[in-house]
Amino acid sequence: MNESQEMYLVHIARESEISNKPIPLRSLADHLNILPASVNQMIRKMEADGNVVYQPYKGVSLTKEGERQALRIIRNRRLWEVFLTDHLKFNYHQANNIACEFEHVTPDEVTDRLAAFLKHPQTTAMGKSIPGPEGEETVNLGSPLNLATAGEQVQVKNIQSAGTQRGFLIQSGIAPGKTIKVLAMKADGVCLLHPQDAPLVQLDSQLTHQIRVIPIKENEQTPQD
Amino acid sequence: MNESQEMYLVHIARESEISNKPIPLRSLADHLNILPASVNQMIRKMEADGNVVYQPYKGVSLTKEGERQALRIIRNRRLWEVFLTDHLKFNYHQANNIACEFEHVTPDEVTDRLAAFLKHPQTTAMGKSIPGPEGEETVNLGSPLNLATAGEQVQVKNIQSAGTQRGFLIQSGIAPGKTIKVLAMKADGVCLLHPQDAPLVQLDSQLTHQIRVIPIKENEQTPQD
DNA sequence: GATAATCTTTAGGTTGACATAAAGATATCA
DNA sequence: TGATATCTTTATGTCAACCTAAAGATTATC
Repeated sequence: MNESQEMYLVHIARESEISNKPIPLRSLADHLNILPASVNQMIRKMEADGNVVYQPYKGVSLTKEGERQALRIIRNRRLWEVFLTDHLKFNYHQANNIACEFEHVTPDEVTDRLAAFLKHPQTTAMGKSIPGPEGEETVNLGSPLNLATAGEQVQVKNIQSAGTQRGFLIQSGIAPGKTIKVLAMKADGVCLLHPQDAPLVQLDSQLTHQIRVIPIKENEQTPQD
Repeated sequence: MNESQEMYLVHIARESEISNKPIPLRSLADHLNILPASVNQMIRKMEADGNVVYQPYKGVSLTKEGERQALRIIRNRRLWEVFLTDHLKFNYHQANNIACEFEHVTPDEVTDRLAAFLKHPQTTAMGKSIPGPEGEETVNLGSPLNLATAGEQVQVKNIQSAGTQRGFLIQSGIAPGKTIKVLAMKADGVCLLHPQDAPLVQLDSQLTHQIRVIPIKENEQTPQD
């Protein structure tokens, strides 16, 4: 496995975190700044290696082994992000870019010791989950808010934005732990929300996608912790 | 500049630290596990880029610019070595191997912040000098013991070996700060020494090359610090 | 100072990741 | 359903770093 293929794997894994459907090659091409024709070739190789399955004209998804590999790399990337933000004082965006490079040259042994040095964090500064050494999810991050349906009540688990966006959301009563009622949800993700202790708010789909929630039952009380 | 060329530069710089003469292409080929024919090609490119000068059949040396680049990379490598040994508890040899990979993907900004995080160390665990941000030497490491002449008295500045070798030398009275009289020195580096407070000792050239010393005047007292 | 042994260079070949352009498949919409 | 727009694939080309093999220099030895 080489650096290129690792980037393909990670992108597929990250997209799969959200959509759960096969990822179209176009998505890979756009993200990696490569032409679809080149992606096609590479995907054939990766399929031959047993890391992905490809349904022509549909998209790619990870095999068990491919997912294992991807989680290993994502774990490494996110641990570096924690180091870079917490100890070297980079902002989240910079940390992410730098970690993208490191992940391809970091042996597993370094990843594990880095995890220990960082006291085994479970999420990055942006609230992204850090898988364990065997790829297991260590926290339940919930699902993107855009998948919720009108009438549903949800609890915010994570806000995967930084800076101004994050600040705005938290001021608007959309913060980790808070309960929100979904009043309306359009198919594209634009929605109308009623936060627990704050006025109604409309969100664009861009924001909606970055909020992770778990559904709660209507008659359940919000835990006071 | 890419990863390959960086490896070439670093090797030339490290060899130049010792010999000061143009480095034969064979030395690069051996060290990088590449055939001389390939090294030749690459050196032509690097010469075109202005990083080295090559005298055919003689060897390569660094230009001012090439040296600046090389020191930048070496600084980065050695800072990572410090992080890996001091914080992630790798031994020196492992740290060196890992740092070799990191050095090619670390932006200068990361290097500088890493230096700050590590409290601006001046040498690695093996006593190798860490250049400053502009490539300047921050400590006087002295010169290899094999360059000393019989009759000379020298002070040990650094021992660039690890583990058993280092332990043996220190037990034998050859430790940083100690004064040693050079009783005999063969052209190949094999020598006979009289450490300050210990019995005579013979050293093979391999060891002699890894001991860095500065000459002291006969009538000067060893400083007591 | 000639000849052998060794090192260096040149010329052409391989591989991996990408690009371009044209051919093939699918989706959209009247 | 048919025409068109869009996406996907195939075939071929480029580039960088390396290799192999053979030709060309240099150094060592007698």
